Amino acid sequence: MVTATQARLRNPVDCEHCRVRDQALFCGVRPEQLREIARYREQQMRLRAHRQLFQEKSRPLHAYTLFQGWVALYKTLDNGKRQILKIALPGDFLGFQLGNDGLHTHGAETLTQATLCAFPFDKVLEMVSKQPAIATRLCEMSVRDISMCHEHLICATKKDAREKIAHICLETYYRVRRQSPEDYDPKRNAIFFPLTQEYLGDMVGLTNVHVNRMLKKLAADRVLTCHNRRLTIHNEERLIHIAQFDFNTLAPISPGRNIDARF
Amino acid sequence: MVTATQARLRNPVDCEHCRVRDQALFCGVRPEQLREIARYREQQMRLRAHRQLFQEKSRPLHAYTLFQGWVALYKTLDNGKRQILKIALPGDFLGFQLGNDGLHTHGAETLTQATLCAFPFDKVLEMVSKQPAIATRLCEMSVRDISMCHEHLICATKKDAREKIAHICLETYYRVRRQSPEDYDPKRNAIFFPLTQEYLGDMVGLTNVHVNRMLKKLAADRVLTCHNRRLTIHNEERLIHIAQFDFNTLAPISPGRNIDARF
DNA sequence: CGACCTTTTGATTGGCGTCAAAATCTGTGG
DNA sequence: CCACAGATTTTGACGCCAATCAAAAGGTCG
Repeated sequence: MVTATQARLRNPVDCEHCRVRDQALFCGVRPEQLREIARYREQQMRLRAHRQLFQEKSRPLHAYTLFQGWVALYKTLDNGKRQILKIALPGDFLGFQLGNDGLHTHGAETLTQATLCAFPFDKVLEMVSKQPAIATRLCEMSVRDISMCHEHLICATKKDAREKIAHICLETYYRVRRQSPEDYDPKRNAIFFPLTQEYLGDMVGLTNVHVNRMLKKLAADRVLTCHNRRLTIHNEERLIHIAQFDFNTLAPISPGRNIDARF
Repeated sequence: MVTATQARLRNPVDCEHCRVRDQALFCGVRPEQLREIARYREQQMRLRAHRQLFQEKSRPLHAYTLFQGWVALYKTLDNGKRQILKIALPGDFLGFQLGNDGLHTHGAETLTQATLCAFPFDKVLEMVSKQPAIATRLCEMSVRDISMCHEHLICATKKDAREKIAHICLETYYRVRRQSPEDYDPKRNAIFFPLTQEYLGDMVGLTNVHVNRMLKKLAADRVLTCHNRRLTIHNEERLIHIAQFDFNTLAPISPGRNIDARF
């Protein structure tokens, strides 16, 4: 179990040069403010796959901007079942959400090797209260998270197994295209996809067994295939239809840029 | 169908005298700023029960602070099914969440008579960008909403029907105690409860028929009764256990006040 | 190569949805 | 105050989707 503080330190890099800044917390912040933010930043860190970034109910030492890699946010129940709350991709801001006890409401584990920028928690609060642009941006990102969570709630309660699988595959596909271009292969309509069937099940409330059956069915129908940590979309229109996908509530969009709502 | 603009106007009241300010957007904002906020406020309005405050996919003219009454936020699917995203109670801020198309992602309808304060949407944006305290507060409220939504997601996917009903009844009970004291009867451990079994089903993904069966079972077990727009908790400890309730992710807490996490 | 994780397939079970109908509650107007 | 329509609650019978249990096959990594 490797925690944030045990992760090896790296040379800090300027946030303004971060390639994910368009979707990140500090996008839209002016250069002179960025310099000030840089002073808040403590360290850039790198974690291997399948490590804990922070534990459920642990005291929040840092909040993080994810630069590269996949991170799963999850919560475990008393009965041992686990719910994936969000798959964090490059540009996402992690660990800011606390419960009434001041501890993390959920845990975070890396699904791949990941690079993050850590901010001491109290400095994040300071940053937010002193820099309106950051508060506004964080607000925007939170509102987007709510939309995505609402969509997951609908997915979980109002759709059958096949539609659920279709939905999360398609959503993840679009999010990766926007937030992690290096994981996207435009020629094949494919993305790198490190989620096991067990994880997929924990995202939408199905057993790994039933996830497998649905993936088989979608493959048999020539809609998508999911093999070897690779998700390939064969019939996007059909998939959109099956998933009843709503493009208006997709992942965060960088403000000021007018982007096709689908990407 | 009565919309915001058709609602009859009332004499504005000062937000700083609003009795729900402890949980509301403007709590923690200093008096001189409140005066400025008051200038942004357009109107106080009152709606009867079962009216649309705003429609799904409509253009957002206002955002609202709910002063009094219950409002359901919902989203309808292509197949006609409906998901309740949140039951808004006094102090909640509504209508701020937009999709990529700039339109409301969900609809809002009153469950009871309701009193609201309407802010022109563009002025809300102005307010947020100019007043760091408000941006921070909105951020805080959004993060709380995410927590609650996460909890609903867990409830929907990882709990059986009885646990689901137990969960939403208990959560609503606590939220009403904090946000709408006049709907709370401490002597009987009871609250005013305008939700029909159909609404309960739409909140957690059950049919009204099955909701009814579970309510019957919980009543037979002497845990709670739900009759005549009144929810009574008979065995709180047992209910907490059944629902596997997590007090850390409960409704917004007013900052600066140190409150028992349970209320 | 061997241990472990992940995927795959089949048989069986059960919880919740669906359909239907009766009972009860609520509000409205005569 | 009563009559009536519509909404909501209640109960029963039946069917199906997904969970559960079990086991084999394939992949991955030390």
